[in-house]
Amino acid sequence: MYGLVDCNNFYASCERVFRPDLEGKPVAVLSNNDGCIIARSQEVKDLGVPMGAPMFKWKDTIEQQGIAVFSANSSLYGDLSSRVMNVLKDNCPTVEVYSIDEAFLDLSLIPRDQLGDYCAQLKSQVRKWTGIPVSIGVAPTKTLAKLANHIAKKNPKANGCWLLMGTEQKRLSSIEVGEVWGVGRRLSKRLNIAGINTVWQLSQMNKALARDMASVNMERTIRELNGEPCLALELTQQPRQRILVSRSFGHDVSSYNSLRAAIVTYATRAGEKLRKQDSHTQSISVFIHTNPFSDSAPQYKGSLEIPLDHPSNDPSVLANAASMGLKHIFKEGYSYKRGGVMLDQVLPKHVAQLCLFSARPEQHKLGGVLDAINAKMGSNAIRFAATDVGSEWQMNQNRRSPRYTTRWSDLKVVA
DNA sequence: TCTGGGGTCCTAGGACCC
DNA sequence: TCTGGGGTCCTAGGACCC
Repeated sequence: MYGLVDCNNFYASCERVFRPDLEGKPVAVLSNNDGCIIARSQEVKDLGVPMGAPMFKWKDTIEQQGIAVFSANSSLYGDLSSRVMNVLKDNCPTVEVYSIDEAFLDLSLIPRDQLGDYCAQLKSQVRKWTGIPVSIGVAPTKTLAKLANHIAKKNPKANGCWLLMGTEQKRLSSIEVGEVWGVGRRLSKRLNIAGINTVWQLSQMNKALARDMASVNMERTIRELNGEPCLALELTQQPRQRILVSRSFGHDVSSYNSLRAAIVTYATRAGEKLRKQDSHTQSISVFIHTNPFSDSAPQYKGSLEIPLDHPSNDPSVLANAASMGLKHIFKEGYSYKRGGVMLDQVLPKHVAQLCLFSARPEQHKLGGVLDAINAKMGSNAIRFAATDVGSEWQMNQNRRSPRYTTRWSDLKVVA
C-alpha cells in the first residue's frame, strides 16, 4: 500500500504557523514580483479566487474581504517542508519526497486494519510538531493514493485521511476525470469528447485505445486506477538533467549593463545548483524577452545557446559565456521584462566529452570557495562586480514575512 | 515490373507535474 | 501600472549507419 501525504494549502499554511491570528482568515501568497496568486487558504478558494490569478485584477476583492497577502518566502517554505518530511521519515522507513509539499510512503508493512489509526496519528503528529496541516490518501497504487488524497481533502467526513481500493464505482463515478494524476487540461478535453467524463469511466477504458490516443503513460494510468502498480517509489534523488534560472524583472530594463547584471546573477545561481548536485554542463543558453502582455511596446525575443569547449561548472566560465551570449542577442531600443539562463546538457562530473583541439582546463577551485563563503556569510555575500549594476531588474517583494526559521535577525521575539 | 531489414541519435512539439 | 518559476517524459520525423 502507498500513502500520499499532501500539505493543505502549503504556502498559506506556512504563513499561519508564525501568525496564528490568521487561522480561519483568508490568506494568499504571491508569485515572484508579487505578480500572481499562487497559493490560497480555503477561505480564499471559497471566495472564488482562482489559482494563478493576476494580483492587480483581484485588488478590490482582496481589500474588501480583508485577505492577508504575502510575497513568496521561499526560505521559510523550504525549511518548514524539510521539517514535515523529517517527521514522516521518523515514522516511516520508506519515504519518497515528491515535491515541496508532498511525499509518498510505503505502508506495506502496516497491517490493513491499523492503517486508519496509523494515518490519523501521523497527521496529528505532523500538525503538532510543525504546525502544518496535512491530508493522507492510502491505496494500492500511487495514482489511486493521489485520488484518495483528493477525497480526503474534499470529503468532510474523511477527517483528512482516506483509503481507496479502486473498486468503489459509485465514488469514482462522482469524480471528474481531470482530477486523475497525469490527466491534464488537454487530455481531459479529449477524453470528454470521447465520452469519458469520470474517473470510473477512465478506469474501464480500453487500454490499447488509450495508448493510441495519448501515450504509454495513459495506459499506465488506467492500470494504476485498477489497482495494478506501474509506478514504484523513487527513493534516490536523480540529479537534474536541465537547470533553468529565469526571472521577470521588477521593472522594465533597457540598458545592456543592467541586463547583463541580471543575466550574470542567474548564471551564477545556475552554477550553484550545478555544483550542488556535483554536475557540470556542456553549454549554457541565454534568453531575454519583452513584456508579452504589453500591446503598445514593440516585442522582441532573443535566445542563444553557447557551447563550452569543456564541460564546466566554474562560475567565471558560466558568467563569461552568458555575457557573450547576451551581447549577441541584445537589441537596443526595447524594454525587456524577463531573462534567464538554461543549462541544457548537464552531466555528472565524472562524465566528460573532452575537446580534441585543446588541453583539458585546470580544475579551478573558485566555485567551491564561492559556495563556502556564501554558505557561511549569507548568500550573495561574494559575487561578481558586474551584478551590482542597476536595480530595475531586482524583484519586487513588498509583503514578505520574516524568515522566522532561517535568520537570526528574523527570530520571533516573545516579550 | 520488380527495390530489404535492422538499428541509433537528435530535435521539436506536446503533454503533464508541482 | 501591475500577469511566476521551475521541471520531466513521450512521440514523430528526419537523418544517419550497416
